[in-house]
This record gives sequence, structure tokens and C-alpha cells, in this order.
Amino acid sequence: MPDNVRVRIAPSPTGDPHIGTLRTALFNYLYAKQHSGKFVFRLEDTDKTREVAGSFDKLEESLSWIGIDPDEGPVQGGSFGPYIQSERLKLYEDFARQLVCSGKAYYCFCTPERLANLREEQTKKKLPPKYDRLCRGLSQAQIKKKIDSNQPFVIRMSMPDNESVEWSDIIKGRLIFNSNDLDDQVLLKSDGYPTYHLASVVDDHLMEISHVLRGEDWLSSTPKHLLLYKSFGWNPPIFGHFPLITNPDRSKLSKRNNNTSVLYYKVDKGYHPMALTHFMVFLGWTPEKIRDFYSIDMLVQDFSLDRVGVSPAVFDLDHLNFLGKKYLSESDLSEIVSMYLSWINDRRHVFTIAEKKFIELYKTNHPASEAMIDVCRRRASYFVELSEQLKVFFGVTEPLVVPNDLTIDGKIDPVSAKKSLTVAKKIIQDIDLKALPKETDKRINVLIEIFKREQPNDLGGQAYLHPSRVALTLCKQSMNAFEFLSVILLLGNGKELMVERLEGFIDRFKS
RNA sequence: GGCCUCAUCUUCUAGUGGUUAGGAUGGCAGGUUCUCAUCCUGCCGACCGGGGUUCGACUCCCCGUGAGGCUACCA
Repeated sequence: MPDNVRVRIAPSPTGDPHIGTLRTALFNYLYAKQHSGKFVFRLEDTDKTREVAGSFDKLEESLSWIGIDPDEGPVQGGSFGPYIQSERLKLYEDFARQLVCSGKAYYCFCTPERLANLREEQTKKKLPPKYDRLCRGLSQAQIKKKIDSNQPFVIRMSMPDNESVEWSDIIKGRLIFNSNDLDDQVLLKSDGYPTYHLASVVDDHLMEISHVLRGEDWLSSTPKHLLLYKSFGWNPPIFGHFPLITNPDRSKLSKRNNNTSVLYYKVDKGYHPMALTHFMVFLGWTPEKIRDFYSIDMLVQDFSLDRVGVSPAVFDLDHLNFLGKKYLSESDLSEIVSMYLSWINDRRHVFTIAEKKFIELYKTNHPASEAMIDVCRRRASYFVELSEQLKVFFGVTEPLVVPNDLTIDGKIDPVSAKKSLTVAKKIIQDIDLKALPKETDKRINVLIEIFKREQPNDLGGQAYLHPSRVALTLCKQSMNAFEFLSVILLLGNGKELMVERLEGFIDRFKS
């Protein structure tokens, strides 16, 4: 077991936090915690042109939402800071120049136009697009002259010829590349910012990162990084590359087909954070023994890098929804209620009428409010769906077509339908509210028993229950009458309201 | 074009030379309190192809094929 494990997540602030970043963070975090190591958050803001304001806060929000807190980072601080790359510019420049001095890198004065033309020509000739090393042969005098005349330059890495670079990837196994296939990578850009390659190698070394665990899209960059370590004379960390998460069409997960923003799942949909976590972590990893539910602590306990797979995994929304429903309906009710409340009250959330009415009710401390959540969550994968279910309790439903909706367009004869309503009305009138159990499930069962007992012999299940359910809920398609009544009867005037509703519909059947 | 990676049911995957190829999801059918959902039961459903190696290959090797990633003064 490795000691002094230090791993990191190194996102760039270029927009909404990506779901893939989250999974990488998760794997890194789990690995760190399992080995009593440190999980470092480093912000890689070296591309000013792509930077999007507010990205960092969203990143932080996403991580803390699923319950992973960095040990070191821009917010937490730490003894290897600063953890924001734009605050470390001098460092990268010094190291880049050091490489120039030792002949491992060189100044390049080629203009973007020349580079673009070069690439175009090479592509036309079906050659691999690579820098032609024009500036590699510049003399000291030429370089000095160009610098003195303020010509913009970059610092490029001098790729060695025909050197084989190999490493044992902790996930993928032995990997070998040849330096001939590698370009003379830009290390320091003309604006003074480092590229990812330089910055991450320098920082990983300085921050004493023991394991670089990242997505497979970085695989082909690793030989460049290894060569950089060698140029500096540093010991490289252990590398590991996680398989990609893909769209249903097997391409790299992109916004085009899926929502890749973590906050979409948190804010726009309202998933249980552990549902998303559970889902993400199983994309590419399986434990020896699978549990029904996970907490972060359990994941820390069960996680192991050698059970991480090598093949890409499709992001399957059906499976997320399955887990969403599981976590919503089987977690502790009070936890779900407070989670739901804080989701509704998120400043970015637009209230629905039902949600407003629910909040009003909740504020009165009425027991029905918790019961509502309890019943609604059984048929919801995330909070938006839960809110949708909630509507039925506040009468914000689509208008009914009478009598067709009650009789399923005549499938149930009107006489039976009317009988259904009449029996239901009698049951509700006779019900002893005080005798109803406190617990929702028990209450539902009591109601089921009563309805069973009172079922007329000449009424089949559908004819007996369907018209009443529709009349009571004012909804063609909804939860069953028992679940509905178990909540609505808790309301002060619930019983009267229900009787009234049924009477109204019974009247419609008179003619 | 070049380099690299990957390949078991729809999907996530278990499986490390001998298994009726297992689980979950999904779909279908039936049952439970009507519809939807849950739950229960049952069913459907996979080793990309071709060569080797071997007594024996899903498993090891090679070649195809397919998919994907990278190939920027983006990360």
C-alpha cells in the first residue's frame, strides 16, 4: 500500500463543471481517503481566452454537493500554494527558461499564420501535422536580435529523436510511445502563460503529487509529460488513466447529447447527490461486493483502483433515474424533506404553484407536508418529478373530461362508475380520522383494507377504483387513491373536501 | 493521414484456460391496491470476425473489423 498519497483534481474554469471532472474527482478523492492521503484541488486557469467567470464557484459547489472536500486548494489553502496557476506564472517562466538553458527547449518566433499554413500544407499532403522545427536551429545571435526587437515568442520543447517512452499505467498497464510521433510542444505561450503540459508537470512535482489519475483523453499527452520530468531530472509520479464516459453514440461525452453539467443534475433536475455519485462511480468501476446504497464513506471503504475498468462507459440516463428513485424513496424521510426544501429555495429555482403552496403548508408545521413528500417521492427520480406529483394535492391539475375520464371513455359503464363514487363517498364519510395511523405506510394499508372490505360484489377492481380515484384526485393519471387519501385526509378540511368532490361527480351521473 | 486505446446481453458490468457465461438495468408477460410507479414472479437478452497456442479458449497471441481518444500559443 503506497504511503504519502497525494492526488489532485485540476480543472480549468471554462464553464459549467463537467460530469467527467466530477468522476475523476471522485476517484481521486476515494483513493486519497482510502490511503490516508491528501486530495488537492488546483485551478488550471492558463487559458485566458476560454475562461468563464463564476466557473470556480460552480466547481466548488459541485464538489461540496456530493460531499468531497479538498484537503488543499484555493479555498482551503495548504503548504504547497498558491493553488491557482495564474498566480504561479513566474514559476513556470523560470522553469521554462531553465529548460532552454539546458537545451531541452528553445525559443520559437513563428507566427500563428505560418503555423496555420504549415499545418494546412501538411494535412493536404496527408502528413502528420507537426511543427517543422524551423526555430530550433536559430543561433544565439539571431535569438537575441529577435528578442531585442520585441518579437513575440513561445518556448517549445525539444523533442528527442526516436526515444521510446514507456510507463506502467496503474489502470491500463504497460504503455509505450515513440518520441518521433510527438510534436515540439509549446510550453510557454507568447502571453507568458504556460500551457497545460508545462504547468501541470511543474505543479505536480512541486506539490509532491504521488499519483496523476486522470481521464483517458490525457493518455497521449503522458509521454510528453514523462519526457518533461526527465528533462527536469525529476521523478515522475505514478500515472493512471480512467476510461472515458461517452454519449450513447459512443463519442466522448459532450453537451450535444447529454447534459454534462453537474449543476444541471443538482439544480435543474434535483437529483439526490448520492444517486449521481453512485451512478458516476459505477461508470468504470465495480466493487467486489455490490451494495444497494452507498455513502461516501462506504465508497472510500470499498474503492480500489485495480477494479477500475479499461473500456469506455456510456452515460445512461435510465440507470441514473433508477438510482435517483431509489435514493429518493428509500432514504430517511426527514433528510429528503430538508433536501427538497433547500432545492426549492435555491436562488436559481423558479417556483411552481404547487411548490409555493407546499412551502406555505410546510411553514405551518402540518404533518401532511411530510406525508406528501413521502407519498410523492415513491414515484419520482428527482425533485422536479416530485414537484410534479405534488400538484395533485393542491388542485393544480389539468381539467377533466366528464364522464369520459372517469369511465375510461365508456369502458366502465356509468352505473358502475356512479356506484364506485357512491361507495367511496360513504367510506370517506364514515372514516374515523382519529383512528388512522400516524405512519404513512400504515395509513395507506388501513385505507386499502377498508376499500377492500367495502367493495361491492358486482364491481370489478377497475370499475370500483378507477372512477373514484379520478374523481378524488381530479387527475386522469396520478398516484392511487389510497396514497392520495392517506395524505389529503390529514388536512383540516380534507375529508369534507373529498366528500364534496365525490358528490359533485355523482351529480353529473344523474341524467 | 499518424500515434494510441478499447471490444461480454439495450446499457453498466462480473468473469484472469474447463461456468447451464452471473448480477443490475432495460424490454415483455403475469400477480399485488384501478391508471402510472413501486413491489413480487417468470421470460427475453451477450462473449465482433478470422486464424493460431492448447486436450480445452470469452479468457493468451497474431491479423482483420468496428468504435473512440489525441494529433492547438485548449485543457
